[in-house]
Amino acid sequence: MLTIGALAKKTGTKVQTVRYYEQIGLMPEPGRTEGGQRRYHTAELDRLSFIRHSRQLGFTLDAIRELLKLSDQPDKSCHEADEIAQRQLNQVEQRISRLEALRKELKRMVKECSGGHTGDCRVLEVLRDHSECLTDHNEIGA
Amino acid sequence: MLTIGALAKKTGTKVQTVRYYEQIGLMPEPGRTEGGQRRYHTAELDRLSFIRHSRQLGFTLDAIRELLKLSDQPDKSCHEADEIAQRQLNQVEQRISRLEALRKELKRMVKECSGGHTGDCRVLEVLRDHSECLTDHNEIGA
DNA sequence: TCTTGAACCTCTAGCTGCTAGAGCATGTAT
DNA sequence: ATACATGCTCTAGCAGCTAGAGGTTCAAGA
Repeated sequence: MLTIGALAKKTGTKVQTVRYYEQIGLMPEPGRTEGGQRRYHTAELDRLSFIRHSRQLGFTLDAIRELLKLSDQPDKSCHEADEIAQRQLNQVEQRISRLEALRKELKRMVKECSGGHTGDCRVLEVLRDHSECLTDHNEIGA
Repeated sequence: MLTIGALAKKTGTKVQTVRYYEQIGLMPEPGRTEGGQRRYHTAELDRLSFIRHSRQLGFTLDAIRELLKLSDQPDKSCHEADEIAQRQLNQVEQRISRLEALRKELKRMVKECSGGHTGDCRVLEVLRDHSECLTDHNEIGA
């Protein structure tokens, strides 16, 4: 029987976050003591570990909800889980290439800066005029 | 004299976003018609372009605030602007390496999945047990 | 058994950076 | 004069938490 604090600690989660997961239905409502405090079993620890690990891998809470559901039906085809992971992989790859374009642009900006006055700072100049950019970077909406 | 709609269009911004920037003090309060509609000059167009371009490069609104301030003082040393850009570059690089660790892990997960039932799906298995991971990925807080 | 104090409880509000919608006013073209 | 696209303000919502106020419970030590 774990308190919420112990559960949080074991999974590297904040106590508030655990309650938040319960609130949005990602974690089940646990049993309570007579005084009204939450007490957790190992099953809930496993579930939270799953959630946290999935978050670390960048899955959204909605995706995690799906994955948890699938995980509870061991006889179902693995196809859906696979697809969710594949989708996540694609997104990660997209974000990487966007960030790489950014990196390139930022590197160039910083490198070209002469270290003089802001009046002729390359950094500010580039920001002022997109046409000076080489790549089609776009982090907004990434 | 541009309407807010024209300004938004020219900079690839949504009208609401322009008003939002004004609200948080990133854009100045523009002149108004007798009826109370905003009208913009070229200076404001330039400023919004600067903001948008900086956003595309991933700068936070706070960083942009700084950059704009510096940009208004052409005699000041370029050092600070440089530093902000360098910081942004570092962040981008950190994010890239985190995402690359993720990609690796996700790729492995997807590849190892046999396509059978969820009961022995590698994807779900890996999510259940972090110790199966090779890398120290962590997207949370990235 | 009593007392302390850390950990728990609920509830509300805030973070970033927008975005959407309701309900109404303005501006411009015909 | 009229239509209607665009403008206005205000409020609320998105993800995924996080922090704080103000109060209660639990477990360990005296």
